[in-house]
Amino acid sequence: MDSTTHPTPARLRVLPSWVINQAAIAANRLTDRALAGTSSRRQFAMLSALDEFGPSSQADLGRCTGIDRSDVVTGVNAMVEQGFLQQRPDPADGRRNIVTLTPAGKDHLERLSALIADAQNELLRALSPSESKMIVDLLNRVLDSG
Amino acid sequence: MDSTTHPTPARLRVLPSWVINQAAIAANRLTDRALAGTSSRRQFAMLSALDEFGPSSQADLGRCTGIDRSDVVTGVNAMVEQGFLQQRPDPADGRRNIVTLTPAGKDHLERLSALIADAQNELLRALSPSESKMIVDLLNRVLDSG
DNA sequence: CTCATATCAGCTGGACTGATATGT
DNA sequence: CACATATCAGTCGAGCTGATATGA
Repeated sequence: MDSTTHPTPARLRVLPSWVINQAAIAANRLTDRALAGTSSRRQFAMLSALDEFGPSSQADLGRCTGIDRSDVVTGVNAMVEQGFLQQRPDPADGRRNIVTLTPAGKDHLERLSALIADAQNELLRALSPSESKMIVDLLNRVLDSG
Repeated sequence: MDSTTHPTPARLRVLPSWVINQAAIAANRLTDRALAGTSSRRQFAMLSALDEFGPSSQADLGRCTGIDRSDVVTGVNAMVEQGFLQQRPDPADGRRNIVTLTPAGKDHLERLSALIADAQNELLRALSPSESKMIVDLLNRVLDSG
């Protein structure tokens, strides 16, 4: 192998799972840097879900964001402590902890969204807007089929 | 939120980094299950690279597969012990460990390729072949730009 | 001296599992 | 009884960093 260049093997370049995984590593690296010191990707996902769907049980929050039930607990607790979320038991179902987005949480979400937007532009700078959209659409179909 | 359904929030569904990350989780889960008990994704990547480019230093192996230098060591050692790889110092450059694919390693790679192929089909079953190719092409362009 | 290579030790967040308690 | 929820404890691989030794 040429020691000055280091191309990715063609076999891996055509292997969807590998390419997707490598892209995720790059994407996560960018978003983690963009969010550094403010929050985590998972907290952003939970804030987004609560903003869109309103108060929710922690189990539903986990399902719609794809975050494990166990990790939802940690994230919610952290954000409750920061004042971004409020927690109260569901009067109709005592098992459930209803989680609500506070105004401070909403503000925080807006700040995070701006930071993340920059990372997206950097990640996809080689693609046209329609190509970016196509990636997202195709991958969403993959996710829906799973 | 409806407790019987749990749709993905729209904000996340249009966020490339999130969609890519979720797809990677799904893809890795499938490939890990397909390879369970035989090998790891990273070992497959290293075998593929060696098969395609021939003997290589461990540093180059890491670069072309995107695997960290430190993790290449562990993977190579494991596969040497299994008889899939051979290690010898580069006579031209004493710093380098030239890694070579053995016949047993080549056989192993073929077995893994078959297992992985099934996982790919399952992952991409919602897409046409041309759509699958398009995802791979677009993501490769993203990776090349980074 | 510099630079690259190979190795080792260890950190860290993320995905996940199992067990438990509680409520429906 | 089963089932779902919330929580806790802990496992495990992956990505990464820093230090070290060695050779070019």
